[in-house]
Amino acid sequence: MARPKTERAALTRAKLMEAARRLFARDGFAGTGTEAILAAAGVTRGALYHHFRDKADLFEAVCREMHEDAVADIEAAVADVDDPIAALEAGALAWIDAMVRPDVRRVLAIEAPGVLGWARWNALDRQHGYGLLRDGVAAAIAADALEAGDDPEDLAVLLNGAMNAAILWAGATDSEDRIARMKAAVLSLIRALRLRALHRN
Amino acid sequence: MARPKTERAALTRAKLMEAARRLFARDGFAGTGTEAILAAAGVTRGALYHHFRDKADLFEAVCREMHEDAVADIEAAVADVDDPIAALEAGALAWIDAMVRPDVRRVLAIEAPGVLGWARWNALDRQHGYGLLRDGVAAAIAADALEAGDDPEDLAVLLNGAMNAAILWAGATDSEDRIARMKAAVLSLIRALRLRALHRN
DNA sequence: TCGAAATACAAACAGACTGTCTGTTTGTCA
DNA sequence: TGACAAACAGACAGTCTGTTTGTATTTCGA
Repeated sequence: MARPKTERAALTRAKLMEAARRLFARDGFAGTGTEAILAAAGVTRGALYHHFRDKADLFEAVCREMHEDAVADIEAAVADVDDPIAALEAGALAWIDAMVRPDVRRVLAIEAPGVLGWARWNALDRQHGYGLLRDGVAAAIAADALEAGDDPEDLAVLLNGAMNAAILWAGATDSEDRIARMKAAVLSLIRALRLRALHRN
Repeated sequence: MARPKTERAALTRAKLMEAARRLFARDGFAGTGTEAILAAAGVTRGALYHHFRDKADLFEAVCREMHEDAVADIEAAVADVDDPIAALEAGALAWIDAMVRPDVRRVLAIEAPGVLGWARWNALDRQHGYGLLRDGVAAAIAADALEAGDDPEDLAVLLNGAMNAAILWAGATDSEDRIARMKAAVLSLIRALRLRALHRN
């Protein structure tokens, strides 16, 4: 086998990630045995524990991948939007589209906090979706377009939570209508916060 | 032992619940073995599986108990408040106080969705905290004091999510200051929604 | 270029944990 | 008072995770 070692290792790792992503999304963390992942990936236990510290570490890698996918979508959506409020709205809609997908919703929104614990889950979120949201909120506040409390983080936390609930609720049924309604509600929430700032002047 | 049978059974059940509540809150669902619960409760495996279908069923019973405690606190806080907005605000603050407690936060906000699955978790929430919030929002909308979309449920979902994020964030450190700031942020969010409604007239 | 060390896996194994199953005690009620 | 059912006790089996030992391949320094 003249294949470079790193390339083969990367392939094995990718196969494990792909199988894990699919199975965790379908059966959850506790409901997915490592043997099922190994069978789906076509490797053995040795490979799994060579690339990942434990099952939770593999789960975290899947979470990170999902986060990165979502971030890419969101950044694409706000790339050429200048107005900070418009960017916030476009980003929120892109975030909802990315997170409402059944696999992402299940893994990131439902399972991840319990599996990783809040601290690890939050650290991951801050590096991805929440980080974008907080920056977007801070930019809007800096442009005097959004109501500011003592700290933009306080508002970002609330908006993040509201959107998280929105995708959980919207994704409970596969009704496109409910997704649209929750998107409208989120936009309405952002606009309410914006009007407050305008009102103050 | 001349004790009535039902009384003894209720005592056994209560001991299991108390032990489970404490251990689940400290070590999480996966981190708590049934043997640890049995040892702490001073009963054996037979008792556990007589009163509960499985470990998750015991966990759900603990969740229900915590929910009921929170509902009692919230109802006490809004009992003699007439104005719907004031009731919403008082209820929100009481909800935060009840949920930010480390054990409740860990079990209900972090672990429960993953352990019970979203459907069971949501069904439980609807019978307790979320149900109160939705009714409060509906009352405020009916009194023309709050911005209404198509359905009060849409707004209630977002507020519920925002408050959930607030207690997760506020409870991450045991800083009283951060709790106070998140309470203020939640009140500010409610007021923003109220102002929007006033503005419309 | 050759051997040694490291990488990347394979496969067996041990410990832990959950749920079941059988057996026993103890009230209850006809 | 004796049958019956509830309320447990304790052993047991199956499953699952992580470790450990072993092996092939590759890379790299001498």
